[in-house]
Amino acid sequence: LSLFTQLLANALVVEKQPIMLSLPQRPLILKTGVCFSVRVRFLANLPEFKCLLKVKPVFDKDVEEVKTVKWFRHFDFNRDECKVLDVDSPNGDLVTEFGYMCLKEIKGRTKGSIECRLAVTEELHIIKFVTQFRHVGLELNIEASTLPVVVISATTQVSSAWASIMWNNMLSTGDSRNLQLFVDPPPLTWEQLSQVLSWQFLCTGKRELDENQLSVLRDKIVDDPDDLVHWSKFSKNKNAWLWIDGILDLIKKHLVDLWRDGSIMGFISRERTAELLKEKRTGTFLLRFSESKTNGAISFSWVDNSNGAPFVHSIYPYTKDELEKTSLPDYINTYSLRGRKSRHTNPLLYLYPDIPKDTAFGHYFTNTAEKVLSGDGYVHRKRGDFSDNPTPPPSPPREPNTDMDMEMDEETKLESHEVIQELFADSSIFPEHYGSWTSY
Amino acid sequence: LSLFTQLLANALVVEKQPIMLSLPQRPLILKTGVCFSVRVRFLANLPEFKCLLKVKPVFDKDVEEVKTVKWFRHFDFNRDECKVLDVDSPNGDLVTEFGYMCLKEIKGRTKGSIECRLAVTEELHIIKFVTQFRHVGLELNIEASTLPVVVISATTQVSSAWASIMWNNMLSTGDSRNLQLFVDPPPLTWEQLSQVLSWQFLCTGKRELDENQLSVLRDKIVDDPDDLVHWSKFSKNKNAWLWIDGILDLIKKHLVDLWRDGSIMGFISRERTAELLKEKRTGTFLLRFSESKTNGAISFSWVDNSNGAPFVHSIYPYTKDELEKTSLPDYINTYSLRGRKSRHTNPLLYLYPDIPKDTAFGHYFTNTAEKVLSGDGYVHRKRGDFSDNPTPPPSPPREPNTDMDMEMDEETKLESHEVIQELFADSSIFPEHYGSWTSY
DNA sequence: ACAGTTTCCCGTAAATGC
DNA sequence: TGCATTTACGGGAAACTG
Repeated sequence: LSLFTQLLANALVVEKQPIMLSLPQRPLILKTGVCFSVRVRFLANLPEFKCLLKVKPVFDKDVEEVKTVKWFRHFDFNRDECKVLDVDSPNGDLVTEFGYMCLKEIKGRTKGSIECRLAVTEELHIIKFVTQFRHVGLELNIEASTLPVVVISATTQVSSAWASIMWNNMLSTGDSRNLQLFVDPPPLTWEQLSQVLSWQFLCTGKRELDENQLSVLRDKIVDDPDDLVHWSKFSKNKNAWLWIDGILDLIKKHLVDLWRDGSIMGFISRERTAELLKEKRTGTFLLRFSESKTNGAISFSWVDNSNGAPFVHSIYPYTKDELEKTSLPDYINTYSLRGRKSRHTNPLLYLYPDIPKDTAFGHYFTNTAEKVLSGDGYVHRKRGDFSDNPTPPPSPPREPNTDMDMEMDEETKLESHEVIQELFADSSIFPEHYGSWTSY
Repeated sequence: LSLFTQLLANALVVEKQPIMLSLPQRPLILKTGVCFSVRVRFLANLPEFKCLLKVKPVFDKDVEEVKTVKWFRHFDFNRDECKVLDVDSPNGDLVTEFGYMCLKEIKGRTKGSIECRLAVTEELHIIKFVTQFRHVGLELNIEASTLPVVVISATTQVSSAWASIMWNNMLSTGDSRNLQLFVDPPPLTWEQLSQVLSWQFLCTGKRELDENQLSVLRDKIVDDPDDLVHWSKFSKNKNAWLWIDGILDLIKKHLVDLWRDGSIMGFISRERTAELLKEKRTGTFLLRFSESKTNGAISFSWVDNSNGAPFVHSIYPYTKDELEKTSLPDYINTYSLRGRKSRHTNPLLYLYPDIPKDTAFGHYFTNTAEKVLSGDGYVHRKRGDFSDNPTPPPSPPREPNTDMDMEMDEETKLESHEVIQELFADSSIFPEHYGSWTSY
């Protein structure tokens, strides 16, 4: 009998499947007021109990930790109706689906002092599903529990919540579930963490992190001789994870193709960027993530040898909403430097180390083949960011053959009867000239 | 006594003041599930009744029309608590404020056939505030009513709802309130409507519509010999109001300054645009609203005489979200045509009739004075839309002095040792050439 | 005053109803 | 099926709250 009891107690299995939640790869984060759904299956094949087992969801049922740590928030379901296990056609299992589960906070938690309180994204909770099994005088309480979940109230908390989920997953061995994990969170080895980080990039961008990229991240995150990473270093504001997750989101929304292709070096310091590019010919460029913008931004850096010594420039980083309408390949394709007499030249020629731009990005360009006139008679426009030529003025004696500006100088004789206004390299530098031009 | 009753019955006055509603100029539209607030004041100065008069809000109380027209939706308040009139310090009036009123629909209306049913934004409702006045054996029911309101469930309905509010306001004379107005809506004269439309632009953009603009709108809206405008013509999908309101929203969000300055001709047909511009010198341009985009978009048109005959071009219109990050003046300032050898020229010189671009827009430009390097070492970028030169190839014998292309031809000898890639006028036209360039 | 957290609500997308 | 209307909820900002 005792064995049978044990069997049944483990027989109820919970599958979590948040249909309504738009974060399918992040199923362990629940937002108050937003629907999620849970499928519950009875593992023992007992079809004769069809519609006899009533399952009830309970939030944080019997959770010792939550009772002890008084400042944990309390939640309940908006509509908690019980459901009856029914036979699922393909396998004949007893199954039910809670399709519209929704959490609300029950206010009035005991307020702990701020120091001893965890962040809400560090609170781990569970949902249990309980049912009562009755048969020939036997009466058993059966229950199943979800994995730990983090409950948030706004989407801005998703990133922190996911950090908790990852940390918890890496530390939980077998079925030991410590909902107070973050009261005193154990550190991870860089070995463990780097694998998980790489896995995030594989899931989001279909490509793992390479040695060099991991090495850059390691330098940012590990400051411990034993190769350990501490939770506070990894998770707290302004620290590693928020920055990395911003980049993951940037990749997910705008750079999946380029990341998968391996066209994005991404994690590389400014200094190293300059070192690499200075060895290469003019027009070689690479893509790297901004380290200052914490919400995901990407920049391109290129080298220019035309003034004798190599000079490396980096474009002001592109953020998510700038990539919303124009893709990074198109920005690369149409970027230009404005020189004398409004001649525009694109300084980006070879993706590091030496891949012609068109080979690397050609089939992502959308700007090239468009017609000048759209069907409705409007002149079509292309977006092209430009900068005034940032190459510093050559103070050492110039080498005429490699100096682009010199060549241009030779043709800079303005035609006095030109009727279309020229765009000057920098109108604020030549106010008089500019003014006399427009005043006709 | 009868007179006294009458007096008291009119003594309760309702002021509507939707603090929580983000449409301060549109107070007569209520959205389900969104808070609004109402101040109720007792006009008779009877401070001795302080805290004795309990006011209760009732939705569509005693509304004969709503009872008759069975398919009107029913609503109720989410939390309808009564409030007690208290003395307001400055005037000593009896006042109360319902600060968190919120509507929800009561489902289960009688379904009318689609033909006889009004759109939800044509349903007019009222909210009444009732109180019982008791004094020396006298017992009076006093009530006050709001103006008709339209109840919507999504912000996409605001535009249509506002059309109803305007139409109703223009037709309601005195205190006759016909909640069934749109069952058979009377027409308006163009005289009436044009005043209201002009007023909308004054409220939104600080400038009324001028004669020419009104005349264009009139041609679009009035198709009746008697100068009458019919509701269906004005309000129904794809018709006048939705288009105009999209433009009002465009002005509110991005063009208040330019509209107030009178720099936007706006309402002018394509044909008339061409007529006006063809009389002017090359580089004259004007701003007009797109007639095809129904969500508010603006285009600039310019004239080019450089090929002999004047030719008028119009840029593909800019929509609200394109103006989000870059303002129209900046688009105008940096727009360019790409000619041979990647020389860019800005075809926009004079705002019609002859105002130099800088005079009209100069102090709205943000792009000009920016430094090349931003503080953090990044190269700053400017946004500049461009088009490949849309001027048609001159088939009649050219006049050399006015042909810009000819001038450029003279300098189009490519230097074989140039290291920076040229942007060609249209790479898809010269695929071979382009390819050999990039492959080095 | 302030930082962490929640609420509010627009605007879009999806679901629903007729 | 298509259209009108409502619901869902991400995202940004304001409001809340210790």
